[in-house]
Amino acid sequence: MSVNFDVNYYKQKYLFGKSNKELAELLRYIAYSLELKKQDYFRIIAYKNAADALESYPVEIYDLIKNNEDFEIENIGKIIKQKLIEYCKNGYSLEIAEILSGIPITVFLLTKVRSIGPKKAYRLVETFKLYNPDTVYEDLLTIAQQGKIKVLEGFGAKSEESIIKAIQTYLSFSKQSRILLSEADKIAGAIIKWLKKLDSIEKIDVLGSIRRRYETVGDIDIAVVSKNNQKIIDHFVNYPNKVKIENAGTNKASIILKNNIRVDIRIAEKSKYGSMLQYFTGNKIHNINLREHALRLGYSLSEYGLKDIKNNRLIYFSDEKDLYHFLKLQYIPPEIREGNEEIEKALVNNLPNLITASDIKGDLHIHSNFNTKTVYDLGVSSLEEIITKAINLGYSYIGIADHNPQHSLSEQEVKKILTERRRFYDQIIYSKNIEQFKVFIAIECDILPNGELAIPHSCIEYLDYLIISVHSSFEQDKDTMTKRLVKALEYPNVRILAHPTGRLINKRPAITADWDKVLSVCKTKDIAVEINSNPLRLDLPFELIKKYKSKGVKFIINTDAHDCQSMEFLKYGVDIAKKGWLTKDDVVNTKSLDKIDLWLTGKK
DNA sequence: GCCGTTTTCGGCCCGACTGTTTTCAGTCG
Repeated sequence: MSVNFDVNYYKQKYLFGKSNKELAELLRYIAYSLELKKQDYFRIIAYKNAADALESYPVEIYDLIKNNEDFEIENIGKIIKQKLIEYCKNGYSLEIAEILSGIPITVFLLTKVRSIGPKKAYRLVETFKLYNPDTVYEDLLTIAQQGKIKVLEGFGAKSEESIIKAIQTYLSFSKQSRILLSEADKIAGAIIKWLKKLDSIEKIDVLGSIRRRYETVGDIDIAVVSKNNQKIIDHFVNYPNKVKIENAGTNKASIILKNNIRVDIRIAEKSKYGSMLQYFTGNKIHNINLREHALRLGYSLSEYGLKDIKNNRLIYFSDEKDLYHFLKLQYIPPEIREGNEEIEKALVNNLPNLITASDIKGDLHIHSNFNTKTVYDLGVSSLEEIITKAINLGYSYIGIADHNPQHSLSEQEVKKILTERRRFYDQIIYSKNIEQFKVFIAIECDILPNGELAIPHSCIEYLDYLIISVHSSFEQDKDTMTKRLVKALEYPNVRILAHPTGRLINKRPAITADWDKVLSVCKTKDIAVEINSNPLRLDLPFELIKKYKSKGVKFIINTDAHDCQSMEFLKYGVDIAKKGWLTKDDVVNTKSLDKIDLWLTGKK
């Protein structure tokens, strides 16, 4: 007896949550099911497209549906939308159940394994009666290891071997999520250095999510132009940190590193390098949109170039910019190739002039090693060290924002700490004799669970400005959290709302709040919303940055550095700002010293 | 099933790789 699609079972074990990601997975299962039932090919594509669109949609539609709010997502039409609404509201959809009926759950689970698609999965499940969802991977692994797959028609020794490897990889991979962008940068940098040992490398670039500066990275792709392809491939697969060579052909190869990261290398001819860069930078939706745009102009886009459909002639691009220009588009920087509206805007020459790292004039959220008797970690660098670093980075100003003294201290004790700190710092600043450079003295203050600030009201005047942020009670419901944030923003001298969502990528989810409300208060009070550059935070996330830029909210890019070295992370904040379509004018710490002084303190 | 300033009907993105075949199916990016 097979375990057929049973909504209750799914709800309990596999689709308990209704995040966009999980709903997208459900849509993919529908597509697989239709494929197995030999339904109309384009109907299958429609479900796959809908899944892609939903996965990258920035707002959780379950929340919208719950609140009876409407939503419009490209490639999700009336029919799929209705199914999603029904499924989210009732936890059940008869139509979905009907489409999935007759296909054992284990078929869908096996499609998560590389090299196994719906058809192979179905054959394996039915042949070996793999109906237990809890053990399906281990069961198939055992069967493969017993040599029972290679004797099936259409399979052979090699496919059996690849299934064994793929399941083993899946089982270890599934325990690990995507790595942080900063980690991916390090790994990619080391591999590029290794490859550059060969003098036959003419060009080399990272592709994919690293090139788009996306916050996390699944696998690492590298593009190369070379005088000797075979030499490159041989050298690449000999990379010291690899544990396995996944495949190695004449133009591409893949290795797996010790930490389970997959690295792909692709070699292009110099004349087609631009097309390769474009094609493998993605993201998927951007590429689909671009391909459709090309088709409208009579060209078919591939990784090799544009094929003129009329005369079947392929046009090459060694430079990626030429490819976009040929398609009558402004060059679209990789950071904003996320399938939003970049192609429409590029078509009418209306892309924003994105901010760059050199636009930043100062970092206003740095922790020093002065002991403010806080409950959190102090910074490790002294003010002298921080100033030296800031000047090396070309800044005109910094803001020291140590954590607030612990809440239990008396008003007098807090005043004493703040006064001593200012006196101590003034001496250092005076002795440094730095002209044209200013140190602002601030505090990063906790927003208490009730929305009050963890610093006595009377102490606020001892500071140049106040940064506020949530460091506790992250689990509050949306309404409570919203009121908490709004109340805190009403305090005097608050200039920055730091790491607004509180998320730690791969570790802690974002808080839930009504950002429309919270950020409109920021806008009204001219409070800057921080883009925290710490690679583990990258908070505000870029989807929200883009949304609230259009509503006129102002941002500030800070590092929240607790040591000098970390002040260099600012570039990650700039990357995320670019992904949020920000220009210099959207970001307050691009202002000159005079203007930032006025903005922070209100004093001329 | 989705979508529309050529279309409410009739289109819908493309090619490589792998393995098992001997002309192709399945999978992937």
